[in-house]
Amino acid sequence: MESTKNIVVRMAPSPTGNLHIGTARATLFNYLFAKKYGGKFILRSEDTDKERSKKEYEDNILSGLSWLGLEHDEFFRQSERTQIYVSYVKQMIENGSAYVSKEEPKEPGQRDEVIRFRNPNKKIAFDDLIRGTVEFDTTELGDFVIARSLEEPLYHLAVVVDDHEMKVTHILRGEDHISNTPRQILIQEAIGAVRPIYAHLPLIFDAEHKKLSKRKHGAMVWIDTYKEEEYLPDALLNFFAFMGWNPGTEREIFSLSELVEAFDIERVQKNAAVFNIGKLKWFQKEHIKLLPEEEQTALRAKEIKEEDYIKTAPKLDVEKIAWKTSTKAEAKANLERSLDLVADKDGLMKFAEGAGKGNVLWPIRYALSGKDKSPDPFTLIDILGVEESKKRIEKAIAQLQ
RNA sequence: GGCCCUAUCGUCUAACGGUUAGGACGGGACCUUCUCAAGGUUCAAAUCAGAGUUCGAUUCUCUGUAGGGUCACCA
Repeated sequence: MESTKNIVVRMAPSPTGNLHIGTARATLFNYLFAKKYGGKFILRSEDTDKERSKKEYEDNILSGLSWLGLEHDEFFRQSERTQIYVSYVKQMIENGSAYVSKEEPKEPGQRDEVIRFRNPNKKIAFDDLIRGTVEFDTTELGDFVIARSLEEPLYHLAVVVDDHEMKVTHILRGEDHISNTPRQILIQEAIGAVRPIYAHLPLIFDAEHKKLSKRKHGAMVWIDTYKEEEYLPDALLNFFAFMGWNPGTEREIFSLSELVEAFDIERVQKNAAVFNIGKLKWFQKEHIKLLPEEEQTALRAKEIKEEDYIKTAPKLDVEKIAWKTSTKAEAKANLERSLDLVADKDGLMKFAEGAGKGNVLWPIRYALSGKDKSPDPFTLIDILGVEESKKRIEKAIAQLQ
């Protein structure tokens, strides 16, 4: 990066839904960019749509971002800035770059008078940090509406005014905004704003290569889902970063601060990335390994506790109690011998090593879980407790009579 | 459909004119192991197509093709 001073970026979510993974990822890139180059990261709630914006959504977005560790330096709410937009619109009408237009309402709620931008119908070219030069002919945009009334600014106007007022230097946003850029540049020129530097981030696709949407994908698009499933914020962030960016080395596991250190906007990808839950799970696994051992086992235990066979004693199939190389009688004898060793892991292990691990461990494990596949008996005893474990083993012994 | 963006293994990606096209996830095999998982070793797997430019193209140019985004008094 050429200049590393006075960088200001912003993330501008609209509180019309809970925190979406696309929003979270775009926020991450803004955060990384700001922190990497010593800039400022602004969060701005774009709640000009009074019908659809809700406080609960704004709260959800704020708390989700905070949970992820993506703290902002400043916060603004567009609904509290109406007078600023009014003054700009007035000025635009006065200097002729906008005008009040009589309309034929086509839908209920539409105004019969709106404020339109007077399109100079010119060609616009801008340099995108990720995509290079992008050119548009704005003629096809027509005289688009910038406000429903003086006090009801619309998206394009509000964004441009705010970015200008807040001295935003770089706009990193989703590629789906690329077609909004020419309109916004037109407005910038009309109000005499400095053009920020754009960087349009690649989108996240689903397995069918379509943009992730709330409608189609349900729970998987909400950050809350991952929070509830106990994903680590750093795992999620690491995963998001690697959809569209890489450090250029073969290292893949990064904490947020390490990401900041390694980040380079020039290494951001042009093409969209497919959301791959398997890869997320791997990042999660790797980030868990970074945790202290107690936390790891606690996490593992919590997961195992969710299993049905932990909650209620399982029904056992007598035929499955004995290990394949031993008889029922041997299994019974080994279980009886193990009963006293439940509280003594080392002793139990020693006994198992002597009598044949499979012959001892399998019956215990099966008695405890009732499953062909489960965590090892020692872990199970830890979770179940000595009392419950003994009960289950006794039950298995009884069945072997 | 108009406009715009994109194009390396199934997926995430490395390569910034010269490599046996590398890594990771996932998959296969094997080892380890009381089962599962984990771990270890290992195998398969890609430059969209066609023209140029060049001694040499994954890389640069053009065309085609494919995919995607966007076309509100939403953001």
